[in-house]
Amino acid sequence: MADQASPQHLFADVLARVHAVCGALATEGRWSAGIDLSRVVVEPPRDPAHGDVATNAAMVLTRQAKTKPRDLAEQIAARLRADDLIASVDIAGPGFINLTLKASAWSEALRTVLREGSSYGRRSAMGAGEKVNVEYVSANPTGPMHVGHGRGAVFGDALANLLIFAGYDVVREYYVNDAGAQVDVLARSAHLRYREALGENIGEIPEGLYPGEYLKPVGQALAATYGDKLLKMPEAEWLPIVRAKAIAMMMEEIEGDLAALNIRHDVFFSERSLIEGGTDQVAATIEFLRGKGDVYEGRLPPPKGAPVEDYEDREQTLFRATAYGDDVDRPLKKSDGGYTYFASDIAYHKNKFDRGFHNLVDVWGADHGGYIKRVEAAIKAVTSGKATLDVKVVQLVKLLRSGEPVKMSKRSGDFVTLREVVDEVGKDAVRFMMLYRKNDAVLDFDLAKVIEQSRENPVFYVQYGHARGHSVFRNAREVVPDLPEEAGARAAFLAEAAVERLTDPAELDLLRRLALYPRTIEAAAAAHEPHRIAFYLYDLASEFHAQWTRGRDLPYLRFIINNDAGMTKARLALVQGVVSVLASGLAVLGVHAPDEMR
RNA sequence: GCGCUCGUAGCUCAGCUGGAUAGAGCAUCGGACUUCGAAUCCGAGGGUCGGGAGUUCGAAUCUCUCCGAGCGCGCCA
Repeated sequence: MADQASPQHLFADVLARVHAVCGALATEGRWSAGIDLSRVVVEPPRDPAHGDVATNAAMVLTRQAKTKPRDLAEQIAARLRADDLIASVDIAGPGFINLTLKASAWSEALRTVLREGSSYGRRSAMGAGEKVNVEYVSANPTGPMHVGHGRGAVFGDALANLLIFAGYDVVREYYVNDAGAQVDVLARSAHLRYREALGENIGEIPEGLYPGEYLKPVGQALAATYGDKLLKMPEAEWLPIVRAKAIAMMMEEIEGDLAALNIRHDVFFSERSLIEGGTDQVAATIEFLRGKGDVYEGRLPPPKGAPVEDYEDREQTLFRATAYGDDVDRPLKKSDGGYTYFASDIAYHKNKFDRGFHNLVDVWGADHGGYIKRVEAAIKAVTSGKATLDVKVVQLVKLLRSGEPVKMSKRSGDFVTLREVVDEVGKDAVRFMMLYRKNDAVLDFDLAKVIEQSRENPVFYVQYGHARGHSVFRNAREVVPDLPEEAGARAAFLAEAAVERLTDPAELDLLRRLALYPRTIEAAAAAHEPHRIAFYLYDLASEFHAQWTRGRDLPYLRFIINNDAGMTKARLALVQGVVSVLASGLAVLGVHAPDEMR
């Protein structure tokens, strides 16, 4: 246990020590057999007066120990007092055990930050190399991406980064919906643009086809490749050709939009590939489920709520979703004999499982929320409960400009695209803002505010913190001339500083905040919530800015002390810790950490 | 009608999977620039955590029930 309690994670270290004490108490025979420590946690108390670390051990173990919380706390405290990391222990309230750590613990924590650099906070043991499939974006290849897609894209990408940092083996995946009726509509729309490119006057785009101008290049490309050959073919012949070309060009555009946000997927999985190329995986999956008794022919009651126009009561092929927690059984085949989207989706998720992924994360738009239960049901059925699926629903984005809604008319096909927004405000602003909100909360995205350089704009505020740290380094060379330029060398140099001299309460707060980073990574990764990193970085930057300004009124608190190179180096070590963690967290979010803001 | 998500300061939102006196920004009011970057900081006021009940040492957090908002509800994806 003591070996695993590496100092790279101070809170994990303390927790291990608390666990050890509780375990020892238990095995000394006073408790009934078996001890469950899973609910014992350590955390920083809200009120600093309560010490550095608090644990609820006595309270959550009171039943197992058959001892009153305060009495149990006394027993645990007595042993913790002997710990060489702990300066003092006291018991408060209903049985909290408050620990004050020795000052050396914080000095050591800072040295750890400096020593590990960009690896600090990495939680390799958490994921332990386990495979995770994160599927995100998966926008239909029928047009350019809008801002809502962008949010899912950024969220999925940051989550993938986060899980990698937490030690998982992550594959970033995009499900290309290239098989349904929508891509046929796309093909017909593109065919129209093709005729237009050949000089025909096509007039108004008919109802039901995609009117957007973005299909014009597809028409031109087809004209350039095929001349008028496609005109002479019947639709059944030209449609697959036009469809393939249109999808390819749309995907190229989408990948370009994603690249502008530094998003790159490892796998683009084609829905069509499930049914083409030899084996029909959808049919195979349906038969697999039929063999388990989870597929049958039957009738469904008519849908409630909004009446369905052309409702027709008929027998159909159904998946027994109700056996796995869904509300109704779900159809797998359409009346025209084709598979439903759901049927393909089951096969797709089974395919992921068969590729060795037992941890699945899907990132969906809010309008797909009603779809979650049936997919969860399907995954249970198809993997016999051996896979976990976490569906992250990303809420919609309200685009504003200085508080006023930006008009979007979808009907004309003329809407604000993701690319336009990225071009206007930059990828860093888009990425950070989309992560500076919980995924299931509606996001107001104000185009004017995100390029503002003020505290109101968290992107700027955090980046400025990083730049400001570098500004200190630049100025510090007058006192510490041999301060290295390169980050790794600088960190190594500063790790030798007398960091014990950092004793100001606000400095210790900063050290505590830095020590919290690995814990924040772990919690955010476990919850699949990258926004926690964004908020952590904001808090860290805030404390750093505050300490900077404090030096204005109280010169002895400045980072650079002209006649004391030793103290300056200690303070620079603190600044380096802050800069390093800001850079690390920003990297997880995929946001650039600039050395200066000018 | 059913399901999912949400409801926290005037506004926009956090709240570390059940912890101690519920936090931040904006807005309001009052302060700090012969400066390591004032692009920043400090302080003040502001709350029945939508209402009610339950679970337990302890609830904004878990359960139930109302109220309100958004999304969805065979053969679209």
